[in-house]
Amino acid sequence: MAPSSPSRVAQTLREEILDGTLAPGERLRQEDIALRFGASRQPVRDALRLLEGDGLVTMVANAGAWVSKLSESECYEAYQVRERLEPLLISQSIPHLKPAQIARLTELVSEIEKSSDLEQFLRLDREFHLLSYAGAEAGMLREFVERIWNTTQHYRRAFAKLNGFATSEVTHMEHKLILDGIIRNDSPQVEKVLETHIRRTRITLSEHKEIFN
Amino acid sequence: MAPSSPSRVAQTLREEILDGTLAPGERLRQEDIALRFGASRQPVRDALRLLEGDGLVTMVANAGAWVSKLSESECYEAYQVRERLEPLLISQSIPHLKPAQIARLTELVSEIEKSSDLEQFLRLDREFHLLSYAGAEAGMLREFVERIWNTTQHYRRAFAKLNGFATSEVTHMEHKLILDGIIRNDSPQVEKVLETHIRRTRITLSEHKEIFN
DNA sequence: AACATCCTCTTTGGATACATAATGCCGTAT
DNA sequence: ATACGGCATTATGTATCCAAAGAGGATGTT
Repeated sequence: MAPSSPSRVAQTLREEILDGTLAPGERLRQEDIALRFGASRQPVRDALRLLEGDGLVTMVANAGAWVSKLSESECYEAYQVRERLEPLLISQSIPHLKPAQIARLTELVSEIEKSSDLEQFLRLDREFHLLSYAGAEAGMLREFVERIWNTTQHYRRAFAKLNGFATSEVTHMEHKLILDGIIRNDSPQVEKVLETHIRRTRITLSEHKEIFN
Repeated sequence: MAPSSPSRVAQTLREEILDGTLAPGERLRQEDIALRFGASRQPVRDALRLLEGDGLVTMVANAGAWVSKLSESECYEAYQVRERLEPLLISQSIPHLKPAQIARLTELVSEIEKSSDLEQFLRLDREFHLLSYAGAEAGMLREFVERIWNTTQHYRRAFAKLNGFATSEVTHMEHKLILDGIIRNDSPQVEKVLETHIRRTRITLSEHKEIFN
């Protein structure tokens, strides 16, 4: 049988949290997970600690582990941080993006525009932004940004659902401007548009506090 | 005997990493630590995972754990991130700082100026900056900033040592300007000065690559 | 009938013991 | 003399067992 290592368990759980199978606030019992993976509780504990480090799981001593929950103000803060970090990250990425990656980004912009179902949109939008950062060397900055994307994923989904999946035309415009700036190697433009892109989302999000009930 | 819980072990190790007792690159053997704390290896593993989440320890499967090491470019990046995050954090803190905290900040500015030994300077400077953020609610932003301070602590020490502990007059000026802005509730000024303060340090640091050998 | 208390059961925390993977050393062969 | 390979040692990974803390339910009392 598979020698299920902690990182393997963690990776599977991470994916389930991101795709919504496991909702924020949901309890994670060590024994259940251990049984599921055919392992003992020790590797599971390790996996949970790993996810705790990612901010995806909250552990309380002598109580248990839950999928992390964000309050409205925490989510707002997450977007404020994105606003400051992602322009920096993309400016470090742009000079090192390979032609194949830029081609894929171009594809993604039109795929996003044509996307019909919600999960597809979320997946493509995530791929677009994270791929646009792929040129930056892996470091603390990348780690922080990915962590924010992960911990806020559920709320992006909730927001999109609430909107009846009416993605605004402005969003697509901004994606095109970002792509345009990348192609022309115009970091300052991209930084500005990306900052606006995130700020607009933050403000829109803050008008839908009902997500956090 | 002390019911040494993982967070207790982690806290002690954290302090030892920060005060330089444990140097970057140093190996952390589970058995040794377990013996030292009179515990078994499981709580130690948990503690190491916690510190890994803090970025202070690097673990490799089937190999071991080491005190995290920063390359020159990673350290540079850390300061770029600080430059963007700390002004935001302090602006959220200023409106909620209590008079007693401001009084302590005032004390610290002059204590820093008068500080004679290196460890004292490091401690006071750290207290000044982190206390200036104490008004902000604990969240992701605070966590990120504290993490950066922790992972770069060793390199601040190395840098100060190299300089023969000649703290520049400019540093003290900047601290005074920050304090002045806090007292006058002038967030924009503080943000600007703090950004400059950090950028100046980043540039100075990048002129001493020998620290990273 | 309602509330408080105690008991039980569930779940997590920790320790010991065993399996497994990596490293370093030594011996041999080229 | 050097390089390669196998063996022994060491440290980490996992499983099982036991202890302790917390939650929920039942019972007794007011």
